[in-house]
Amino acid sequence: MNDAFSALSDDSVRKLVGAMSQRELAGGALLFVQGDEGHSVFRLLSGSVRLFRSSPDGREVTIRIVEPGELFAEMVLLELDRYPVSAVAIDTSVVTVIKRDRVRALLDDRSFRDEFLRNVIGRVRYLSDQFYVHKTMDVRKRLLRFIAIRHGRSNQIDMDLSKRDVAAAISVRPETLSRAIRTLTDEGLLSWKGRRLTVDDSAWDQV
Amino acid sequence: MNDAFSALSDDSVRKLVGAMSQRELAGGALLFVQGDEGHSVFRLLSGSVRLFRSSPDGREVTIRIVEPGELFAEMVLLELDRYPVSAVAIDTSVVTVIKRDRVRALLDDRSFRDEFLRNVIGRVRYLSDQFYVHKTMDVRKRLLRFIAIRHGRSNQIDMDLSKRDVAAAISVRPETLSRAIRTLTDEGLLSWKGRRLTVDDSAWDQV
DNA sequence: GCCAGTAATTGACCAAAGTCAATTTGACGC
DNA sequence: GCGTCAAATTGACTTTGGTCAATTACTGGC
Repeated sequence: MNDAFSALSDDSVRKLVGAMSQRELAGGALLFVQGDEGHSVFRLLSGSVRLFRSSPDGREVTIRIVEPGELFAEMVLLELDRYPVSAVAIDTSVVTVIKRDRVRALLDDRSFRDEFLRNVIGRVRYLSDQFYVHKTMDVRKRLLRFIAIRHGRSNQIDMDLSKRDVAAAISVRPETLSRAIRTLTDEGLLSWKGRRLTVDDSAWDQV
Repeated sequence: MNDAFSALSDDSVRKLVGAMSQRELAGGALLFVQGDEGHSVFRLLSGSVRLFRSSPDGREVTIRIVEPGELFAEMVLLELDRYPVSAVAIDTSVVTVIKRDRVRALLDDRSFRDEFLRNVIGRVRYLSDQFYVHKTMDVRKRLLRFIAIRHGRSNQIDMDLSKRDVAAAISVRPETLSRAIRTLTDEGLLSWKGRRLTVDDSAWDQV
């Protein structure tokens, strides 16, 4: 989703062997929910995972879509040992489960630590960015930006997410996404048939 | 502004001696602007600093208000060496300037590193929180929440920020803040005369 | 091919906050 | 105390996206 969320190198990952286990999730399965005791950090191997927070009245705010190779739930390294978000698999997904204490220990290793820190700092950057983008760009732009970041600025894109999930990813209701797509289509910038997306080059100027 | 932004301990700070210099900023002075080459991390000693991003059309989005004791601009530890935000002193402020390389070196020290990491992870948590709050709460609630976090849930508060700055802090236009205050006043929950704020206990239930 | 159930779309309407312009208030220097 | 300039308020209006309800389109199972 973002360069800043770069995968850990194979080298770093290798160091984790022995403290890792693997888990497969069916699409729709919850990995953990907000408030659960958090003893592990995760790395997504395949599939995709959505992190979100639920409000008292049941609305969900998506914080991030995790892409393969990315780390998530690092906030669990703080002594507050509860997950502040929930994690749900969008498709069938495989995650590596890394015990919190093991990560702590590995932090002594300079290269691992640098990478880990880079990862977390990248997250700070991503979230500031997200905030800025949401205060600043309308739904059309956010949609184009999302596509650009996730799939690159190409003309033909194979979208693996449902519209429902894309809507969640850019924090709007499905109805609103529908209308945004309609507008872009009317402007000749976008066509979205099934999972096939066609984007006009000029669309990328907007974002 | 948030517990997660806890100050570095004196102990950790002491380790930095020798790589630190101090700088005083007049109210309104820019410490750095978005795009500047970033060679330092800062710690606010006194006063307050606003971090913001500017959009192409000149609007500013406040990312965070830094409180005394807090660290900021850690994103500069990434190899991308430009500040992604601008920093402006709200009042006369004093900051400690810490050379980036010095921080990198100190990361070998376990307790410093733990603290630093806790700091950065706390920032991730704060920003996710912020995002959630903005998607979820209206201006009235955000205002009350801001006051509660920054000054505690007391009845009598001495507000050191101008309304303009408070508006920026909760990401709304001054006009909108005015109206929110009006509503809360009409409901008998709040009174804001000069820098003196009086809040009714029942107001805190909302947030 | 048919049915059921979910996803997506559309329309009519609403609500929150932004915009712009006009005042009013307040603070500070002299 | 007076004048100036910035801060804050108010009003009228617009815009964006959410809400709710009604269809319509898809998909998977049989």
